[in-house]
Amino acid sequence: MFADIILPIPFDSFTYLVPPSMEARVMRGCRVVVPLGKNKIYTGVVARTHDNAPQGVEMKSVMEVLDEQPVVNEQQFTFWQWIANYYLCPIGDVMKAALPGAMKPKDEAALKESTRKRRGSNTLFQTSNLPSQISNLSPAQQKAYEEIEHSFLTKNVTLLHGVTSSGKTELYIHLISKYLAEGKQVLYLLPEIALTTQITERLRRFFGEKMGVYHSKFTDIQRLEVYKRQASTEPYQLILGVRSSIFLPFQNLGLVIVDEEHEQSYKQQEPAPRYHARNAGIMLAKMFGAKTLLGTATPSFEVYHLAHKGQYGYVQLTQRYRDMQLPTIEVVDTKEAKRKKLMKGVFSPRLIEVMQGALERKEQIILFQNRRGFSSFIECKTCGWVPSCPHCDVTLTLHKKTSTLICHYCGYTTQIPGKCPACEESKFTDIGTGTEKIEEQIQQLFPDATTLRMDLDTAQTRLQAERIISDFSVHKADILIGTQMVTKGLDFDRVSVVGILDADTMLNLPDFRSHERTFQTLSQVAGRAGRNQTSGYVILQTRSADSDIIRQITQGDYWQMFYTQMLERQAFHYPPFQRLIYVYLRHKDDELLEHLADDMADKLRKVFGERVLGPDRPPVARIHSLYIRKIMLKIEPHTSTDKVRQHLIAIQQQMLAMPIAKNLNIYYDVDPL
DNA sequence: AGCACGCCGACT
DNA sequence: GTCGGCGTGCTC
Repeated sequence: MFADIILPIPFDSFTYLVPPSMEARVMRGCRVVVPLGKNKIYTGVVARTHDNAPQGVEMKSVMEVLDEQPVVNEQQFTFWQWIANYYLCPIGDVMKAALPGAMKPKDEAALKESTRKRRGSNTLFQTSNLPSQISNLSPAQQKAYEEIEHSFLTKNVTLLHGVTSSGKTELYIHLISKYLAEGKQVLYLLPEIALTTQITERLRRFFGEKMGVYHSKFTDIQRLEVYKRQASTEPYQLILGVRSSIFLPFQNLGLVIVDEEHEQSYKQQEPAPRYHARNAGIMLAKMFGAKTLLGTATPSFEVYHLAHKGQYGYVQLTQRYRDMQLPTIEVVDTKEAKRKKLMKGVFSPRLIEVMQGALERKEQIILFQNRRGFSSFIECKTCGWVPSCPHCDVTLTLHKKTSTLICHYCGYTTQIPGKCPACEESKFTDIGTGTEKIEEQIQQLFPDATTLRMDLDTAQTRLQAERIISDFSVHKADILIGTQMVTKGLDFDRVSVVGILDADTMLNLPDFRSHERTFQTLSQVAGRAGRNQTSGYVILQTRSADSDIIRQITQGDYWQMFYTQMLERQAFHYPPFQRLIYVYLRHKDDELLEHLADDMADKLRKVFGERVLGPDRPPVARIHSLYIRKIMLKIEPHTSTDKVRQHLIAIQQQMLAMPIAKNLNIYYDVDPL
């Protein structure tokens, strides 16, 4: 007997000989220990047993069977295969993402002794004394709830489009209760950053020990606990988890909730499988005949488009909780202010005035700067030399705290040089509107105000970030300066003013989604102002004050923004009108790579014709000493994914069969962000 | 992805 | 004269 084994390495499967003594125990879905290569040992999962000896390879034997019962069920296998096919990666990559690291036997020995430790997170929780009879929904919420139920009668997926603070979570809680009462399981997906203790505790109050939490920052052991529990006869009925929790075993899934559906972090970027947890979650639900609810205040175009076409259900929630006012957004034209030389650093006179007022009233302020404005670097004062990474085509980022320069792609770290290698002078200047600089300016403008900043230096770990958030929420500082980090579903009662320092850097990114994203981000940021009784005020600084997109943002006019952008998307054949697949080629020799990429693009054009664009050098054209080329493929949405995959794989094999392409690395990003 | 095998510099 | 750098090639 032979067994095809999936191993946690980027290949499909390997065939091993099953010793007669193990034949009864080597079952699909069980883990086995197998040798690989000269002297490596891996834990794999049995995908199939059969009696067709593969030709041309010398087989090795299964060493040990670890499970009496399968730990990967049929539904999971189907799901794994779907991910591998759709996202164009080997199934070994899927296994690596799907099974907690602790599924390896080495770690299993350590398992046993940590039984005490794990009780911290999931097993032990104080069933708090707070009331758990569910509060009533407001009339608006009740209406939306009924519409969702109604929509689920005919649609598998429904979009809940609810403005910030409209009480989506309340609604989810009611819906979850209903499914749990029917004996169904619920998967509640949240973006990494939004899965805070705030939301966990809130749900814990209602669902107590029926709920398991699955976070990527848990240890392998903790995640293994949840995994095992889900595979057991008494699984959690509700899982509150991040992206990777779609890989947990479910038995009778009835509902998948994807909160903040539009969040980019649902898409795994690196490493493979580059899956989208929202879309994969919809597929997972489909496999169970379950329903999916997508919640957001600012839908992604992909989802809104389908809802608009009627493929997804659509439910709106326009009323804010307790009739809170939406914050007023005031646009400040910095081009004008700059021309009149009225800007004090990044602050316009109007922003200063509004901040002053808030500080006098003892209210808090959030200043938002998008990520790009944050990364700072150094430059030689004399010749303009800028230190860059020796392995990647990027500028090194300055970390002042440690006086180091760090590459954000490969982690290369070096000290600030004593003298410039180009001109031997030793004076450097810091470039970039770093948060520190903003902080300095605040100290000059408002000497009595206290500040907190959230950036690469101050929030390197999750713990540090949470600390800043909690400090700010108890008013240990008047002003919080930060990136997107500060915007995610955090409720600060006393924030009355939000300052968006520069909307333009976001809008001008060379990316067809920049308007959609800016709208989403700035709406989120604006929503931080005036969460409680205080009314909110948002100052939006921009140099393009009279542009359509700025008007759409200030008026919160999602539909107009969507409509305008969709015309462009259609004209230029971008999603959601076309599906994108990026084909990446990597090689250490730039010249050879150029040649190979041209060759592959030609081969692709023979099949896909004008749908092939490139190859192009991506913005960061070298990472880890490997040069990169990107070929873009634009596919009509209704093309058979299977056909496309078969062509791509065939061409890839042709490429890799060429002797000169020995060290060529090819991989894909399907539905890239 | 790992991890061994293989051909060129600074150490006893 | 060796130990070891990481370049490249393979894994049923």
